[in-house]
Amino acid sequence: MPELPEVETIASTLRGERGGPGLPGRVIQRAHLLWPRTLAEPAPAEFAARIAGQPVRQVGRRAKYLVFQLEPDWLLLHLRMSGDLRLEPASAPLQPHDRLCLELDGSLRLAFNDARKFGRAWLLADPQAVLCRLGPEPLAEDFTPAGLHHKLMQTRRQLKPLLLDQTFIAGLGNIYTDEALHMAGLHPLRRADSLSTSEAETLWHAIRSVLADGIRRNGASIDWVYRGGDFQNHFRVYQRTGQPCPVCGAAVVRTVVGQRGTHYCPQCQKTGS
DNA sequence: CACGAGACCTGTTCGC
DNA sequence: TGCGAACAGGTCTCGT
Repeated sequence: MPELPEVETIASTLRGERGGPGLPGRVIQRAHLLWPRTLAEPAPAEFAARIAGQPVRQVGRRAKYLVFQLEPDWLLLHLRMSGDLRLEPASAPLQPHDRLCLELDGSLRLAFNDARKFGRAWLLADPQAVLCRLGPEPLAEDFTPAGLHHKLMQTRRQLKPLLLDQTFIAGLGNIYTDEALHMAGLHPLRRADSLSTSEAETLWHAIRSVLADGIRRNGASIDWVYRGGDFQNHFRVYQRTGQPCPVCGAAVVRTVVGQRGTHYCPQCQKTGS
């Protein structure tokens, strides 16, 4: 579910920057693993023994991963399609799809809820063991128009699947990819190596703009998954099949590209050239 | 290398 | 009303 802006929103909430209590400085007392497969690494017994007593030093984000710097280990969480986190009083009732709970001092609980069970947790001495495969962070300074253009020139792949590939660029998901391509006026099936320098720069700008907008609106809330965001009310094309394109008024089209629903404006996003 | 299909999962919505 | 199909924010693996 969450893409970069939703994960960023959750990370800042857990840092205590949005009103509630924060995690940094608290000590993990105990772990409850309710669905074993949620834990990618290490084995459940070692996880429980190792994480108990470790303090949370900082909460960050890399692409769609939540990164918890403990002492001495690191905890990584990936929410995948339906994951969500709650920081709540330890006395609050557990919810139907809670998969992993961490009890913290101050009578708090961090609950990892995940209806579809795709989410994963890792406890690692070195987070790079998992994060090292990720491509550039799109909002970081080292992600540049020239760098993007250079990478685009090295592949003949279609833009939509390419932007979803986390080794090419890390953090975009189905929503923000469709939104960025629409803002850039690029067709989802355009070949990467066919973009001009200025088209690559336009795409670079669209990616950053759409992600920054998502963060500014606290992410997107759709259906029963994830709450609190407002960005779903500002979609240009995503889940707006048949509705007018905000730029030209043509009806938004939905197709399937790489087995993912794909929304675009047939007028603003032409295949050719 | 690039692509498609299938797997992993449950819940909601849509069409008949 | 009921029931099956389609669909959902992600990623991995396998076969071609």
